Amino acid sequence: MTNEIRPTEGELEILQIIWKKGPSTVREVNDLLNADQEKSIGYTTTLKIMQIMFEKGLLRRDDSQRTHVYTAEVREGKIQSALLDRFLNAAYKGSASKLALQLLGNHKTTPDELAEIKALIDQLEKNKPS
Amino acid sequence: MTNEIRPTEGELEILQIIWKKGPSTVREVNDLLNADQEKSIGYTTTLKIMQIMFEKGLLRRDDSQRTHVYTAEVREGKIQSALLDRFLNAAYKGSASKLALQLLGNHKTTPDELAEIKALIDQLEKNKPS
DNA sequence: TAGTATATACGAATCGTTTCGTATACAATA
DNA sequence: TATTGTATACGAAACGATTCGTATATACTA
Repeated sequence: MTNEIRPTEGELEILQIIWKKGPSTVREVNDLLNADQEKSIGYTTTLKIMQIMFEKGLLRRDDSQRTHVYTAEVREGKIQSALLDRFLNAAYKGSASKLALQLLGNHKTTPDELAEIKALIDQLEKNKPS
Repeated sequence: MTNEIRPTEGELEILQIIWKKGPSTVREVNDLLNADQEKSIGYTTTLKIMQIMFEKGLLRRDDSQRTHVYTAEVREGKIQSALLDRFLNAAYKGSASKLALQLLGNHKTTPDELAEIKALIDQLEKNKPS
């Protein structure tokens, strides 16, 4: 039925760019990939991966012009949710609280973020009284 | 210097078993892998992976007996922390709070767990006043 | 002791991802 | 028009993870 959505790390980097930037050409994506850090990825490499992503249904493609334009076919939240699920099971055997504790403990979180999370917890507690 | 610790999903499954069970033989690990779910993994497959994990330094091996006994060479929390870091960057571009919100929102968390997390947040807020 | 069961070692096939070289098409321009 | 630059398409190499067949060593047992 519904196939597993499982972007690789490389695909995810590309998705991040397109999610943020909107419809993009291969050149734009490739430039951003290379601008980002010190690493260098060839143009045809990016092209190939994006073509594969298109075949997998991760990207939509407008090829009416010579320069194709790619759009994300999957929603960011949906992918994140699926990946989080996998990760939670693989690394924490499904214990969300263990993950949360480690997350908040090890990483710098701003006071605002902490407050936001606490608000969510309060709300969750309200919705599940007694 | 210190190499990246990067167990694959298959390796992680094996680590989970050894972390929980303590020192184990290939047969024990393989039985648990197969008992767990409906999937079936050949004995030599598990053996091979554990040998590779040994070479990578993920497992220690006592081969003084005919049946070798493997122990985890890496701590669970340390691996989880490293994986979490990667995952956070790959899927959430480093926004811990976004991850936390999705985690608490999408997954069933018991009241006890919520309380535990809230306590941690309170403590974090105390330690970082104004 | 002969035969069977079970262990590790080794090597190779398979599969997916990443990488890129090269071919080809097309557009712009000198 | 010839040259140059920039697209996409195609195919294959390289790499790592996974899988397992087979060889060999060792223990057990009838």
